[in-house]
Amino acid sequence: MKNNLFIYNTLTRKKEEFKPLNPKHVGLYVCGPTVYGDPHLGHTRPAITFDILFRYLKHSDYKVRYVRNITDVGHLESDGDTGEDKIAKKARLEELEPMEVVQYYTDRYHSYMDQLNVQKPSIEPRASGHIIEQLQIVEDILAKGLAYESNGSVYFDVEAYNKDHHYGELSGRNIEDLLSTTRELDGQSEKRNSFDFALWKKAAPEHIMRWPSRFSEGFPGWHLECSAMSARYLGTEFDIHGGGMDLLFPHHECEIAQSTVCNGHTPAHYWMHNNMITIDGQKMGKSLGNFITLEQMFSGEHEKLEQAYSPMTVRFFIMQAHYRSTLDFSNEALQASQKGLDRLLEAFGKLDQLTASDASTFSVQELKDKCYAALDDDINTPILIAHLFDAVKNINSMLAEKATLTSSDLSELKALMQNMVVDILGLSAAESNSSEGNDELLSETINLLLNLRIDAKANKDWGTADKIRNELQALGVEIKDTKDGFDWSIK
RNA sequence: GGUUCCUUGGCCGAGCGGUUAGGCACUGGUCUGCAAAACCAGGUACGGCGGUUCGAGUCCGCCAGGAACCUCCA
Repeated sequence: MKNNLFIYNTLTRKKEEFKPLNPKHVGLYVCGPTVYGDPHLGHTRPAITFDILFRYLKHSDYKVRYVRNITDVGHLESDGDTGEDKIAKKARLEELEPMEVVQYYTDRYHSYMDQLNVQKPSIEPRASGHIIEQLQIVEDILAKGLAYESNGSVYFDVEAYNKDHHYGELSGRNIEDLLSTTRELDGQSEKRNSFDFALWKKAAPEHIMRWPSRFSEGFPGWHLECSAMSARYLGTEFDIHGGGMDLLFPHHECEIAQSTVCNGHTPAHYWMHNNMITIDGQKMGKSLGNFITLEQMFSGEHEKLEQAYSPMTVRFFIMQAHYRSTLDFSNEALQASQKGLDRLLEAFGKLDQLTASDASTFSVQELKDKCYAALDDDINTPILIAHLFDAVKNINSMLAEKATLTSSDLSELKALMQNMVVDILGLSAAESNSSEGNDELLSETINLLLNLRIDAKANKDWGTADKIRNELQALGVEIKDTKDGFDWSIK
């Protein structure tokens, strides 16, 4: 299947037609989490955004290699490059081996991603497993004269790089701005310029995570891992690089500078950045401490949460906004998403009950074209969802015998809904309503009661009929009367 | 301070110069024993002030308010 995908490229600030380097293959690299804390709502944004891209590319018959890293080394605590490694700090506090912390939070991250129905990337490399590759890049940049050694650490020489290249091309900055706006921080005496960034850092005595190198016992600079791992698994030139907008500068800018020195060109053709999730109008983030973890979202145990929200509700909530817009958290918005999702999945589940007619009263082809057009337009999931609600309306109209489809149109509709709802958006009915665990006995019991209610209704015994309905509802069984009987589900 | 971006109906959220976005909530109707669900119908929004244009949430300028990045952050 051919698509006509356009994606917004941060590099050019325009929507561009997506043309992969190799006609049938796509290389996709996305910055993954730093595993020193529990995943929160903010982490779902890139995970879900690029999950949909991944799914859509595969749906379009590309062979996709999706690489999403785990950062388990090298992130420094505040105060520029003088702080201590985040993971090492956490480890000391909890008296754990650093890798124990990494393992724990990596497992947690995976578990929550599974619940959100985020597909696993093709490769999930760890920074700590690629120290050699990172050191090779350090050597390469040093050899090309664009880095310097200082007191056992190695720094990238931004000023020298900027003579032949534009440091800031991705984030729209220039070196003069950076000079005038960078603050004076302590411990920067090792650097020639405040905007230089570390390629290798000598480890302080208390620093636990360290590796030997010819410069010092130390650890790689943060920006290096993505350059090293993307090159290793996708090549020095690949299609798409994604991540959160907050990584645009300096992280991705530095990545570009490093890779450009080593390979002579930018690593990725398309740079995609998802926007932030906000809470009370402010970015939800670790440093601000205003985040809600996924554990809290799913359990409802947080002061800002009026109730628990299922993973599918969270997923749907994320998709109802375009990935490049901020999305504000609120209970009202989540509750609206939950209801909308229920309605969508309810209709989806009823597709099998539809029967064909001689004629079609609405155009499935048109619906299909609109759905693909929405996806092709920079993965516009809110528009896609709007079209899916048109489908919901049509499905319900058919159930009410107010609309019809020919048998070929009907199978088209079923295929389309399967493709869009399940394959691409990754929504699953099983996750949404907890109808699991309603075993045979329970089902038969409820059926028995509802059949008794039918009898009561036939006898115009409204008291008994309403009692059965109300008490079942109080127990969480949702009852819908239909033309030829009843329909129920467990809430 | 520098750079970039945002401000849409009760709420959330699309929109990229000219036709109803959509969801949730609300109101009326149909259906129902009554409900629920579903269907039909309804409200006509675009921060303020100018400008460009036959025509502007949509382009330009100014003003007001808010945010992100400039330090780790998805």
